[in-house]
Parts: sequence; C-alpha cells; structure tokens
Amino acid sequence: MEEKELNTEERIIQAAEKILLKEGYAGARMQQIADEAQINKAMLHYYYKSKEKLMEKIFSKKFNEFIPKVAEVIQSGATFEVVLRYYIDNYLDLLEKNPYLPLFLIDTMHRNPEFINQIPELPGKVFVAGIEQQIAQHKLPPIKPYHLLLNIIGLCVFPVLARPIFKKVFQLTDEEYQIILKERKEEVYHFILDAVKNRE
Amino acid sequence: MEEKELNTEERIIQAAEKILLKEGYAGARMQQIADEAQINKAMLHYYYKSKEKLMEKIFSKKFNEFIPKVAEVIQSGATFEVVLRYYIDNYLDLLEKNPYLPLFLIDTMHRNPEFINQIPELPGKVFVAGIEQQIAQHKLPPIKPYHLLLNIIGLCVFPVLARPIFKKVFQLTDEEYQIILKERKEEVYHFILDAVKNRE
DNA sequence: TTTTGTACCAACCAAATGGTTAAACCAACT
DNA sequence: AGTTGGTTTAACCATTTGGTTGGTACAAAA
Repeated sequence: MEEKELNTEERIIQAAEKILLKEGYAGARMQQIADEAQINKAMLHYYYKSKEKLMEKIFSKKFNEFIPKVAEVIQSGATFEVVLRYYIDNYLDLLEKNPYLPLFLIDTMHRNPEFINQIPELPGKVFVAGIEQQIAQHKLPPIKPYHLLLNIIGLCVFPVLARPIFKKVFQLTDEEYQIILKERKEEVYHFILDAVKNRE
Repeated sequence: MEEKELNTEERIIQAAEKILLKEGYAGARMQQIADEAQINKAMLHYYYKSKEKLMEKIFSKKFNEFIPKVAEVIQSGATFEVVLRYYIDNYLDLLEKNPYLPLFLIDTMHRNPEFINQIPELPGKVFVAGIEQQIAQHKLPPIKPYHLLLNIIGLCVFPVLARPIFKKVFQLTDEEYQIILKERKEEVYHFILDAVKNRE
C-alpha cells in the first residue's frame, strides 16, 4: 500500500525493471526510468554508467528469477506427477505476478543477444539426465527430454505471451482472459499427464 | 538466387519487412530500411508518410499471414485427427520459413497495442462454435475451445520463441536446435492426440 | 514544344536521446 | 571551523532520428 522510502539505488532498480520490462531495451528511455525513480537523469549515470550496464543488471536479475531451480527436484525421487504439479504451480504463479517477464526475456535474447553472454552456464544437462533416469526407471514413458520441457513450459508461458492476440481474436475482456489463465493450472497439468500416460 | 529487379515500392516493403521483423518497431531505423531497399531515406517518406504508416502496413500484412483461415476446415466435417494434422503442418511450415514472425506480432501487440486496432474483426467465435459442435457430436472429448487452441498453438509456436533460451540452457548448436524443431511435427501431433484421447 | 505529374535525391531541420560537466549539498570525521 | 567524500542537480553536449524542403530527371499528356 504505502510507498516504502527506498534509497536511490533501490528506486533505480525498481524503476528500471518496470520500464525496461514494459518497453524493452530499444523502447525504454533513460529519462523515463529517471522519472519513474523520481530522480534526475544524471543520477542514473552516476549509479549505472550506461543504459547497457543498467540493462545487463536487470536482464541477468530477471533471467535468474525465471529459470527455475528445479533440477534438484527432478532428481529427488519424487513421482513425475509431484514434480509436474510443483513446476506448473510455480511457473504459473510467477507468470501471474510477472506478465511482462517472458516477453522481455525472449525479446531481449532474440534482438539483443549480447546480453546472453554475461549469463553463467546453466545446468540444462542435469535436467536432461534427470528425465532420462526417470525414463530408465519406468517412472516416465519414453519422451525426448527437450520435447517434454518445451511442452511443459510452452503450455504455461504461451497463454501469457498470446494474451493480446487471443483477446483480440475472441474479443475477450481482461477479466475473461484472467479466468482462462486461472483455469490453466488444472488444464495444463491434466493435459500433460494425459498425453504422457497415453504414451506408455 | 538472382535478385529480381523489383520496383521501388516492392523493395520498400521487402526491406521494411526484414528490418521491422528483426528489430521491432522501436528498434528499427528508417535509415536502415532505406539502406536495405537501396533508396534514399526521403523516398521512404514519399511512399509511406511515416514510420507509423509503414509499420501499420507491415503489421497488418504479417498478422493476416499468421492468423490461419482454418475456421472453415474445422466445420468441414473432417475428423479431429485430420484437422489437427492440417493445422500443425501448416503452422510449423510457416514458422520454419518465418522464425521472426511470432515474436514480431506478440511484441507489437504488447508494446504497441495501437496497431491492433486497424485489424478487422476476426472469426474467433466461429472456431469456438466449431469445436463445441465437434464435442457435441462426440468427435472430440469435452475441452474448453480456448484451452485447446492455446495448447495447439502454444506447442507449435513456443519452441520458435524460446530458441535462444533453449540454445543457451542446453548449449545446443543451431543445427541441433533445427533438428528438434523438425521433430516437432510428430511430437506435437501425438502429444495433443494422446492428451485429448485420454480425456474421453 | 510546353506542361504536368511522378519518381527520386542531397541537404537540411527540429526534436529526442544517451551521456557529461561543474558546481552545490550534506553528513561524517579532524 | 574546516576538510573530505559520497550524493544530487541544472545545464549542457554530440549524435541520432524521424521527417521536410527544394529541386532535378524524365516520360506522358496537351
């Protein structure tokens, strides 16, 4: 409710997040970020030498918020059902709170790939190994790990990305679309489970 | 192979498509488009009064290329399997030829929603009615049409959008990712069919 | 032959934009 | 009181950017 009294640096980060996520790197203006942080434009450059440095900071921060730390969970021995629920619930909650996040990351990685390089290596192979292990133990039907992951994440993320197109094509209000998104937790969970079970 | 001798307007459209799709509205530069079309920047404004008008043209053109005209097919009485194959094959072919298209449309609709308004109404309701009819005739198990459509399109489109992220996380080469995309026609088709069948 | 209209361009312009400077402010130490 | 060092600002700067101007070239119409 009440605006916390944040120090300048925190206000800059908050403002930069808001503006960069909404407008993208090319569309965001340093002045806009300064206004949002209620500081002078020169202050921005005092704390962050350049727009690029600021973007680096926000991008890596958001990237790390988005990439889930579930590699361990998949190896925890839990059933696929449990892991899937955990995944989907976490992702959809995150997406509900951060509707601009996927577009921001995807857009940045496509159009400003230079920002990817500062990201450290990620344990993708671990996830693949985890899935393959579950398949070997017959806890999962044979499916290529990449495809399974693309399916799970795509089914979660796409509705957030496609919101404007679907709203337009089906002439939905924001409230109606919100309901659809709420329904997704069950829909995606059962859809994936049904697809995977039927493969056995 | 050989560069056709196109007239100026065609060259402008081609150039604008290339640059706008790749860079987005905010990132694209009129000079860049002029260079690509091998004309003077003033020529751009001779044919298209402003960047906005040019974007309007390209956006509506691309939007109409992307939104499929399958509403009739779904009502054609064909089985769900046939319609699904048709959908998926068409979409994935289109996406393979136009990898920048989904990001361009999604990005534009999120960040420049003013361009949506010039798009005429679309027969989304017809699709919904078609699906509901198939469900009533027990040709399809009960599933909310919006969800079915989100699932189908999401599973097709997301891998194209997520390419950079997946390449990074799993350290894939372009060739490796290309193979994954090729596999998708079968993967998506069976995944959806299995999920839907299991619902009955 | 003259007029007219379309295609085209070099040079230009005003505004916007990322970034800098030099000085002021201010709390903490000496 | 005076110095120091981080913080803040108004004013400024160089470049980029979308867009304009005034004019040329040229072919078709009159």
